[in-house]
Amino acid sequence: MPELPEVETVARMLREGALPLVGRTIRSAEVLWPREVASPTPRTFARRIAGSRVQSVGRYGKYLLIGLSSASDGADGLSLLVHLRMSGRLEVVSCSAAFTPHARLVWLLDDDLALRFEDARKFGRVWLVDDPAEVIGKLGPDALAITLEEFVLRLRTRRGTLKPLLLDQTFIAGIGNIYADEALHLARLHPLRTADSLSEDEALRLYAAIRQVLLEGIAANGASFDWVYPGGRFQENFKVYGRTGQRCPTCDSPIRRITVTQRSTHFCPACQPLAG
DNA sequence: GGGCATGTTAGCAC
DNA sequence: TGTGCTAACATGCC
Repeated sequence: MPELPEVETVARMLREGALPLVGRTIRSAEVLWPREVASPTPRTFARRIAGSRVQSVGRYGKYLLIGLSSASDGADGLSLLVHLRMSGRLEVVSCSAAFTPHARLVWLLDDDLALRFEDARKFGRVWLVDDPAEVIGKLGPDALAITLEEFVLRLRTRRGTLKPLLLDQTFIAGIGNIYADEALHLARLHPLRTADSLSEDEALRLYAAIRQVLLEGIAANGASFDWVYPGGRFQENFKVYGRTGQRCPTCDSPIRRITVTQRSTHFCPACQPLAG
């Protein structure tokens, strides 16, 4: 579940779902598709994680952060990071649950449970590190943690086009193609506007719109609209994303689709004028 | 079969 | 340095 609200939904499931991960002991790990283990080597990955206990499940941007402690000496510090990329799924299941064709990593837990990472497109990545900063250290502030003041300050250091800027995880972490389009529509800003062209009011609108669409996404358990994910309902609230040619809910104009830095981009030409 | 897909990165040019 | 373009990664759906 690729963007911030979908990743947050996974984190909550792993913390508070029917089969919580927190508190479980990881007995062993099996790597079925080695390329998805970014570091260390798959063999070292499996050896180091065996016997550890899950202390916490968190999220930063689109990354899941799973805090571990060593079962033998109680030492904290090891972190398992997971990025779902385009099609990754992470869930705790009974060991007897049938495997899907896309299982890439399996962690055997206590009580005959297993944590499974499934990923049709094989873009997902996992890391086992002493310090999460090794992986997420270059990211910008989390899109839901950043303050208005910080957002405006960062915006003032940039000149580029809004759409790719929102997708730049080193600028702000967590926004993807869907929520970028939805936030720009809510803020009434054309995706090709540039950061240095925004008035104070427009910057404030953008900040508020980002928060609103992300929080609404989380409240709906994220979005799910192709064969990959079940569960979320936010796709029912899309105003522009994937609605090319359909009516803008605000003004009834037809939604347009353009391509911006290789990503499909949806907007309402009436609500989001480029000039004026 | 071509086009498309919720993401990221490397290499390159200006 | 910032910005942006292209290709690549791998698979599946329509």
